[in-house]
Amino acid sequence: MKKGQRTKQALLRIAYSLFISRGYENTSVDDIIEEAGIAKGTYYYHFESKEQTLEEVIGMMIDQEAEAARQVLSSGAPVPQKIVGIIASLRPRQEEQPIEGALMRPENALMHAKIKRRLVETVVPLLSEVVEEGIAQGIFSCDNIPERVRMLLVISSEIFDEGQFTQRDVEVFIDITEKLLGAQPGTMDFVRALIH
Amino acid sequence: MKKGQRTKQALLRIAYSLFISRGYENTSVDDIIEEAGIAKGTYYYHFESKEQTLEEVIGMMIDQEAEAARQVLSSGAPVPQKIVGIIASLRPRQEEQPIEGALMRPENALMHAKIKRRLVETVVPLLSEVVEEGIAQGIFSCDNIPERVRMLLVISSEIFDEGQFTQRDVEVFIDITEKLLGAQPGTMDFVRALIH
Amino acid sequence: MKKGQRTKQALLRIAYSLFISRGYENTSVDDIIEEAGIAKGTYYYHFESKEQTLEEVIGMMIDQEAEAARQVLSSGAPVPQKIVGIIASLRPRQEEQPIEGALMRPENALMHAKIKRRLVETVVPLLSEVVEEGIAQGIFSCDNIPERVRMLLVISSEIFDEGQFTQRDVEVFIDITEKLLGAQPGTMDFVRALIH
Amino acid sequence: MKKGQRTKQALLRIAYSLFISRGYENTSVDDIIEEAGIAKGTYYYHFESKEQTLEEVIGMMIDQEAEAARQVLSSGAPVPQKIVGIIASLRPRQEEQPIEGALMRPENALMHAKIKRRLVETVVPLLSEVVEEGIAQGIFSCDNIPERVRMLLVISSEIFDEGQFTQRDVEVFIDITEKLLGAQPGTMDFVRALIH
DNA sequence: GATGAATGAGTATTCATTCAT
DNA sequence: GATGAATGAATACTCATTCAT
Repeated sequence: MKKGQRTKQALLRIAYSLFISRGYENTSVDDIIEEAGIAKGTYYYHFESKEQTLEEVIGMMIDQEAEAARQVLSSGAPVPQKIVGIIASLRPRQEEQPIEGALMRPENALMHAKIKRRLVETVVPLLSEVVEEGIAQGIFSCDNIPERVRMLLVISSEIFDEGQFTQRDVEVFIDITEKLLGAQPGTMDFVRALIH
Repeated sequence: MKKGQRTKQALLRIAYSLFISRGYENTSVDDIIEEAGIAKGTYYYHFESKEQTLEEVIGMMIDQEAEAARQVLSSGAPVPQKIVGIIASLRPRQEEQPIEGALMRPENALMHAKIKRRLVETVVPLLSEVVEEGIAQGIFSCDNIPERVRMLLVISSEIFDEGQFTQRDVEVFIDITEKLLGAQPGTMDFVRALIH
Repeated sequence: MKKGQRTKQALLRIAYSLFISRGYENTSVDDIIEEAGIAKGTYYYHFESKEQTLEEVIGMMIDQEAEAARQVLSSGAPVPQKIVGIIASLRPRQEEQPIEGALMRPENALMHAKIKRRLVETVVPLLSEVVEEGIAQGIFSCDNIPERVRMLLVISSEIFDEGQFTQRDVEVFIDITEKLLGAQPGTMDFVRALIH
Repeated sequence: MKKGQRTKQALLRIAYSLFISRGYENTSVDDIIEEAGIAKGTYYYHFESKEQTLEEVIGMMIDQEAEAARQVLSSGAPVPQKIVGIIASLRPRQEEQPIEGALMRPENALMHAKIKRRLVETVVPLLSEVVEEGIAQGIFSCDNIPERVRMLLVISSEIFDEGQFTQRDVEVFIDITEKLLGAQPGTMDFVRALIH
């Protein structure tokens, strides 16, 4: 990797971290360059605009999460575990996530909305593939797979993204997932064990 | 209603309409006062700050939608129809909604997130009440009612808010609603007729 | 005159003086507000943009010069004197002209070009009127009056604007003016006396 | 011509074309190097600064126009035709002039002013020579030749540079040229035929 | 109740220039 | 001869908010 590319990667990581912790709108270009220890001109040498920086940051996140999802996909895990594994992989990576649930704060609404949109686009095909696999194995039974998968993503996001969910939320998640995909009751029981 | 109150109501409506059409962040106080034909001072006579204006605008919307939901609640309609009626009532009112799906645009992410949060708080108890009514009538059968109702709202929002849904989306909505509430298959079939 | 108007007039005068002495492009808005002792916001309360400030400054100058020209026009002076008087009136006013010939410096090219264009538009009709008067009195004899008057203005500007003209320049000016307007030789001799 | 010189000539032509079409101030060094397909460093290898580039561009133009004027001068044409031929040669060369009258646009005021100044310096001696020739031949009769020639240039520029002149302008040009140089009426009549 | 002139910290972006490779 | 990453001072403009009248 060349020098310029390293600088840009570093910038992206710094921008990401600031956007998450302060919100995109509350992070100024000055904040980013100060944190990165570079000059204004260097920032604009690498990015067209602040908005384009956001797009690149989001692209980087999506790539990471899609990569993690693809690893789960190609693992030898049972289909239900793959489903849950992919959903679980869709959280910003640990070290870079300053505060749990930061993305859900109102000042991150814009970023969150953009990420969610692109995440759905990216992950629905992957998850659909796993569901097909489950149907082939006789574990699931349903039609309109992409639509159902999208609903599954939305529900998961609602329940787990903020990091504040109850045991009752988990019960509903298990029930709804089984019914959404046409699985036998109990298929998703293993989820309970994953959480505490 | 006194004159001052009328001015304030008008201001709220104008602010609402601008926030929706341009986004909260892209609407300046100058935009609002120009549209309203009042002076800067007058605006700050009525509102503490721009942010508080947003809160009041949202409060106004929530009140309207809750009122609409309550009317459905107290109507004599059958329980499944009430459920759908309440969900359908949760759309910004006609005249004031310049463009279908405007609230879903990225520049409205903040407003949308705030509205969604308060809407869930407000509507979950109402919908839960209807579900209880359905259970008492033997139409529904489920536990963890508020959690399920919240999922129902999230799903509905995802499917219908943008105004861009397919027949397959509707089928999934019907299926998931029946299963989420433990209703007999076919209970929600009437939804199909509502949408063309 | 109201307070706001006074502020704006003062701003215009300050902007004018800075534009002339440093050039439009080399005068920053910060320079203007510092010189005026007002806040950035106050500047933008009065002016849409820096460019519009320039337009207003030019408008103010043109108005002043046109007013001076009109006074000469309505004076009882003989027609040839009126012609020269109007041309002489088209110089920026003394107190406000920091340096003789400042407008001709390269950094003022933009401003100078804009002023010249508008000045020609404004003054050609006035001067044409005087020439018509001269024709009626049998002093001048020519056709295509506006075109000739425009040439007269261009020539005067070239000779006198920089403040660096020779006796030979004056001789050529006298000769060309007489011939351009179809006057008897000697009609413009009085010009020699005006200069030294 | 060596390679480096060729590169520099190409750069000058590109800079010229951009300066003319966008204005000097609105053309960035980035614009130039992008158009030329070279790196920043290469630009600064060839030019000291952007301003010096402008000076060289102007120098190149002046050289071209002076060369064209000199060719007319040494042609065997009759003196009045030489005069007009030289004036006509003072237009930016065809292929490089994107839009007729571009140099007259406000954003080109600086460049135009610089060119005009140097053009007058360069061309007045050449034209004066032709006028002397005309006097020797008894075609013209006047004193203060350089001053008169300068006026002739200014008038020509005013009338023809923008490319928007009327038949009346041409009549005034013919009349004034004859009188300025002390030529017999009709001497310049051939000009009419040159323009349509 | 209402006005509107004044505020000033904040913001993204531009751009000529440098220099190590 | 040529590159391109890095610089940083400069700049125009925004906008929520205040307050004397």
